[in-house]
Amino acid sequence: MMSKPTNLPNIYVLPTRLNDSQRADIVSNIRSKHYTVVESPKDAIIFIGDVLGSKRALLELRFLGLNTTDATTIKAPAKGTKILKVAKLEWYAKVIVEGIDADIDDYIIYNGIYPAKSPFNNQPSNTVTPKKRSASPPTLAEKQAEERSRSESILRRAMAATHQAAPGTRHLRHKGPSQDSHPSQPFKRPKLISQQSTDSQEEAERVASNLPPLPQWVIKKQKFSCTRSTPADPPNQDFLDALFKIRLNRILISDEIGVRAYSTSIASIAAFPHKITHISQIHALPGCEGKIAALWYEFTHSEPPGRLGVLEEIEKSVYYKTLELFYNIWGAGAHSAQSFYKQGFRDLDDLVEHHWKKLTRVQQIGVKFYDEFQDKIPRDEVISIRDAIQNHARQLLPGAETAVVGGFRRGKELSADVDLLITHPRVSKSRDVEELLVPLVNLLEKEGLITHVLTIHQPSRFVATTSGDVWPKRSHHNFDGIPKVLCVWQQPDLREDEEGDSQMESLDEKGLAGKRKNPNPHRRVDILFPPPRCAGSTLTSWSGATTFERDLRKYVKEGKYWKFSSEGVTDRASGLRVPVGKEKGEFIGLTEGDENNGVEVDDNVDNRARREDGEWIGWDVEEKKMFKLLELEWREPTERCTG
DNA sequence: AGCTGGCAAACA
DNA sequence: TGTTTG
DNA sequence: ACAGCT
Repeated sequence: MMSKPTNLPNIYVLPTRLNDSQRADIVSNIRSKHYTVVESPKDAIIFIGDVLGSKRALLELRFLGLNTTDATTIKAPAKGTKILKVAKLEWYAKVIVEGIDADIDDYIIYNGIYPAKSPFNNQPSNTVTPKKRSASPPTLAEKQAEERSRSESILRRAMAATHQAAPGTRHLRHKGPSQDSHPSQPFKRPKLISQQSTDSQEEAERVASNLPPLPQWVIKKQKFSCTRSTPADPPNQDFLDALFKIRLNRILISDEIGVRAYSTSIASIAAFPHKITHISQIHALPGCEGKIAALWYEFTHSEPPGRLGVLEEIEKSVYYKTLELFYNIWGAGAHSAQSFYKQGFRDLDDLVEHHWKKLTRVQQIGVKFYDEFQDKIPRDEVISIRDAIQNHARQLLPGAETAVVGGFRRGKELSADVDLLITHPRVSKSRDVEELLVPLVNLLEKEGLITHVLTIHQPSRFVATTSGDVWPKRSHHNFDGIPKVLCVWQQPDLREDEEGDSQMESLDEKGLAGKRKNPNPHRRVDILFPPPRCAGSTLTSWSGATTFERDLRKYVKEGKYWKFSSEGVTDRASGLRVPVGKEKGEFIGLTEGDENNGVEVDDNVDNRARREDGEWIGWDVEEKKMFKLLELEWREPTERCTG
């Protein structure tokens, strides 16, 4: 029994990976079974195509000017909303070619809906109705977003068809000499900056000859940001700031591929040691191609310079502003931000009033301390927090050492949070370090320094050790992460008691007399507990900016077929741990020379060699061992600012 | 032209 | 399981 | 929808 053809809505066959005649065959075959196949994507509900996954499907629709979002990302798709479905070509093979009766729903890989018109218009009355807002912004913002992506896709096709020569998007705005694109032609990526004409080529050479020499990593197109120096204050900071904003926008709309692409470009430009004055310099950089070149051209040739059309769109959009607001809640990502927006919420008050019980525990904390978490932490406060934690840690584990990592270690004046490592120089203290986590958290909570525990990561404990081995053998399967706690911190209230009297009177709400409100801001603090053998790997893995760390892992994978992580290095082929120097020795933090000379680490912390800021020099020693093992030139943390 | 993109743990 | 975090 | 690799 065949399914009834009339059951299916209009079908459009996606041209993806099909040539014209293949596609025409498919269309006529489907029609021969009395299904309706339309030639305009706008008229279709079902799309059939050789498409791999939902992400790809979304983009294929976008190329056709259908700007949908994944319906499965929405909590309660309103009844009656138009849902575009993309089905695998396999459905065609089964049902049309083989004549097997199969439900098309089993072949759907993507359900797309248009971004909510206005959440207030199509919400049924049983859902919460947040307080009324000005009616215009959402629809307007949506329209802008949709219109932009539509015009972009038209623009792309126009460029592909006409081989536009002029650099920069402004010149590309008008369509080429009326050669309209062929609808069924597979999409071809346009050359944004194309070959120059003869006279401008001479011009280019003239300018190029006056440019500073390109650094080696550029000439060799070295793609790994961990093999080059990336300072915190790059010469092209202004252009980078623009790219950061575009990347944030890509994060907010969950365009993960775009995010990565911009991250590599950013890392490349951030490492370039000269002010970019010519577009050829962009093209020379690994990870930078036509798109970035076009942006740079627009950025430098705009009036006044430094403007980008895309950014001005983004910055005036209520939609993106709102997503950004929600995204900045600790514990909420892009997905949650979009979800909040779709439900009609527009600010934190909306969430508090209408969505509080639906927020996760950590999101509630994130909302509660929203403003305080946005505030940056000055270096002296970071050091003060470090000292407090270190002192408490040493009460429980004498001889413990700490190191501040993250942005602080890269030299930033202001930090978003505090990332702190705690270990012990004695390898025999491995267990004690890992088991310090819970007691230390308890102690700091008791002291009122940790006000909230966000999450506590306690990797699967030691398998009951039969041997007297210092650390247990773990296969790379249960080779778990470093124990850590992510928490909220508040510096103690050091005010004198007399000042308290006036405060007391205003604080009669809960009858908590005697407890003055601590005026110090709440801070995000992460404490990690690497066992001594992981000191170098954890330090390395928590000191670089994100792209530096990503490239480091890739570099190690490609160069050594090893796996690098904060827990150490493993050989991907054998699954065995690659030892860092003499890890079975009694002490870490000693140079080879020290060990040869029989030097030991003094149990008295006051006798240990320290850097100016009070950190034990053993940390750096361990990190250098790690770089050496990975055959990487060691770089100052301040040169790992890949953004 | 098509495929791939860093990674693992915790929570809901 | 998907989402978020470092 | 961006770039590198095969």
